[in-house]
Amino acid sequence: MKSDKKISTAVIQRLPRYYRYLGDLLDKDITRISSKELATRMGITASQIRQDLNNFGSFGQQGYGYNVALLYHEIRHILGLDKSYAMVLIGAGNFGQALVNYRGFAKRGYSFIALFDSSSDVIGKEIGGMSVMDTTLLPDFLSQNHVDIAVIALPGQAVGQFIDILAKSDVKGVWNFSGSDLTVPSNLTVENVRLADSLMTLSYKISKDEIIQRVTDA
Amino acid sequence: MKSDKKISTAVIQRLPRYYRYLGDLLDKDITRISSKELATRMGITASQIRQDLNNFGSFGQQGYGYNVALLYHEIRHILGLDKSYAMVLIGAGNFGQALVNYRGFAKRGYSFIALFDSSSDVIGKEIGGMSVMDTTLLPDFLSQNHVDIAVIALPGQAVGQFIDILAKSDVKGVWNFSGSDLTVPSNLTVENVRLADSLMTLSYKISKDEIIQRVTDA
DNA sequence: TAGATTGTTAATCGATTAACAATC
DNA sequence: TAGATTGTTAATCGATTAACAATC
Repeated sequence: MKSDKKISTAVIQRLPRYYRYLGDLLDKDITRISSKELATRMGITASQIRQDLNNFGSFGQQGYGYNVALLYHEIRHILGLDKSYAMVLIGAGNFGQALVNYRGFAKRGYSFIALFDSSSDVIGKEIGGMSVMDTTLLPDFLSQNHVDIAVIALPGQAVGQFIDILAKSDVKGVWNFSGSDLTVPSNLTVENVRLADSLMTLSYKISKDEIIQRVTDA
Repeated sequence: MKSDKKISTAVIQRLPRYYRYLGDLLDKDITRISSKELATRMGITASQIRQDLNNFGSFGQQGYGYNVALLYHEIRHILGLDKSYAMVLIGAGNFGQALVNYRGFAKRGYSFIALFDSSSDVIGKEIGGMSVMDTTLLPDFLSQNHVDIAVIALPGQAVGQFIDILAKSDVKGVWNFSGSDLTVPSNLTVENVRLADSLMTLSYKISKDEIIQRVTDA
């Protein structure tokens, strides 16, 4: 890491995309790539790529470009993907179950080690080889097991109580699927996934397009 | 709508959040709100709220502020939420099934009218009162039914073929859950949901926090 | 060496914030 | 009217793009 200067969220959010493209290049046995060529493939500017990467270090070589494997592993490291993460699921409804059953996360080092729900409908149910536990057991579980990330897949409202419990444990990250805004103490980091917002953004764009089309047609 | 000037994505992505907060205010029977008060609640600046809204019109009143119900309905309209949308699901795995079973979307006017999958494991299965159809039936279905949005919940790769089919129909929007970047013709609009990217962003922040903590501890 | 391409500084562009006249 | 708060213009800040010297 270059220095302690704050990296903007814009940059951070582009890192997974670089990582994905570099992974694809690796799969195609492409060993070197210039910022210009990568920029073309990604539909961004070469300047942006070089600026983004130089937040973290100098990974290229003048006159040559970047070594794909090297850069891939650097970004992998920057993103913290060379570690593994233990996760618990809070809210084992349809959505939570889908997350547990999705193999892609485990492949990247994220593994669910326990599932919790408050509803007797799902407590005791087997999902992904685990039995769903009562949320009343969560504090005990967290005190006896190391957990890095809590995945909250509850529909809205009653999320606050769990934040209190998590804040008292060694959980560091919360992946929040409950549409509401979570305020968390400073020892927790939240990443929000707002599916409803995303869908509304899509309908905005669709409605807008229709208007433009109408104007263009006229 | 004020004029045809391009609205930045930054603004568009804040609209659902305004909508959510205004909905909460309505539920609490709060009838008026100033940009300052709303800004405090949302943790942003009053200037930003006023600038954002003025992209679309003048909805407030000097010395008074904004009428909550009025502004709520204006944003609802801007987002296109006063219309209803017919959706089809392509990829009825765990994840797709969870989306179909989630009641929140229907509540906002988004309804699945058909489900498709290529795997004989799920074709014919009943989900949310619908029977999953073979994807080979998709072109016919689209030519005989009006569909606004296609929700793609396939794991990666084989998405391209469906884009071709959708582009030939009257589908306008694609809500894309397949981690890969979709290139679509101009008559389609894509909204990408990249869950894996979101999780990687979270682990970046967690790893970063640990480093800071270490530095602070020292 | 000559050509290519980086790392980095400088210029531009756009988005956010501040300020304030207009006005309810 | 006096106070409050908008709509909007101007100032600031930050992010993106362009340019180029350094160097492989």
